[in-house]
Amino acid sequence: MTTLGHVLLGLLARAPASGYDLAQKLKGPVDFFWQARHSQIYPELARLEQDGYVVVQHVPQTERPDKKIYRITDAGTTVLKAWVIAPVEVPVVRDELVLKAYCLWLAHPAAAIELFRAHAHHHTELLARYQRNQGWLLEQWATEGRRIDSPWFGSIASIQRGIGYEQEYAAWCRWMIEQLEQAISD
Amino acid sequence: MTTLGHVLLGLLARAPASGYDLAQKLKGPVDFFWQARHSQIYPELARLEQDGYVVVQHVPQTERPDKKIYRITDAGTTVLKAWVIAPVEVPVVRDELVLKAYCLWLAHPAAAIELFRAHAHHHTELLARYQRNQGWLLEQWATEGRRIDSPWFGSIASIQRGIGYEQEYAAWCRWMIEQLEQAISD
DNA sequence: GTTTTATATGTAAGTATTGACATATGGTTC
DNA sequence: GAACCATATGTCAATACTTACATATAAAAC
Repeated sequence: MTTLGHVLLGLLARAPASGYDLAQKLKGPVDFFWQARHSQIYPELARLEQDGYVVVQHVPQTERPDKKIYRITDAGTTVLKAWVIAPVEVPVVRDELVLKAYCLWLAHPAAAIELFRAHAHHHTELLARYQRNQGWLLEQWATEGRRIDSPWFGSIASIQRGIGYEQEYAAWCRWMIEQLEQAISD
Repeated sequence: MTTLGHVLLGLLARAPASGYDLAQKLKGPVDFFWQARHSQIYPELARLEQDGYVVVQHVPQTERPDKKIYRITDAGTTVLKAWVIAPVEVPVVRDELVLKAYCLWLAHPAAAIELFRAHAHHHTELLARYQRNQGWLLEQWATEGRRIDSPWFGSIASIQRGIGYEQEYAAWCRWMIEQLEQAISD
């Protein structure tokens, strides 16, 4: 099973959904640390169905194109539960901006600074979005007595990482800008 | 040009090196945010040579297998300098551990906690390594009067990101462990 | 003496992901 | 009336990366 397969099972374990629904959730940074396009999602769903981890229900619609609702099966839940506690490798980080920072000694500081201003802005925006999301998630979780076996806890755990990540990334960008500004003024 | 091509040019802009040397630098987390295997590096070097961005010098050796030393050309330096200040997309983060955290509501806390202890350990170790490296790099940079056009600055900038990243990741793992411990004791 | 390790360079098959192509419905905007 | 957008599902080619295969030298470990 691919990681994307587990991503899809992880989402379907919370609620049934169509391929389109899943693609919407995975298309960008919402509350979650995985991204995928529909072109990868549809074939993966077909594989999950073949393997018996999900079942599909065809839903005809009149005002919109027909859709297919996917539901996780008992077999799917079993493999998902086993996978969650299985050891996992540390992900490889490949960040082109850090690579550019590594090569920054070749550039004019004034030309390079815009690069880091743009990324500082982006990560600050995303941080604010995650923080708003976190506030709402914490409220939802509280209504369920802050149980660790609630899906809300999973969302909070991942958004917590998103907040830390964006905070740190934005701080690094600001540090880079400082260094560059100092070099420009000298 | 691929990103790996720029990685290799970025390294060769500092000093000539063989494919093996480059593979050593890129094989794991040393001072840098890019990883690649020799199986990807050798073909990429051949492409860079074809494009005229590097030249190769065959060096026969008696006590070891012969090697090929690659040097960046003026054309290579030109494209590298242009690339450094060019805008770049925000990298997509795909982290299986965060995904597991998202699905953690499906697992027994006692079974899941080992996962986060292992990763907390790993990121703490890597952080210490980066911090030792940083101390040495800062000394080297100081001897050159902390010039921003020194390669040392590039190394420091990337290690700075590595330190922030590992610090934050380790902190998140510890937060996850806390949550899980609390759930176990309840 | 045999195995292992470091040096040194490659190829080939398979997987993961992206970007483009492809089609169809119905509502909204211009 | 035409163009565009959201919904909805798919395929295909290309790229990026990993894993395994493949070979050769010489020193060091056992």
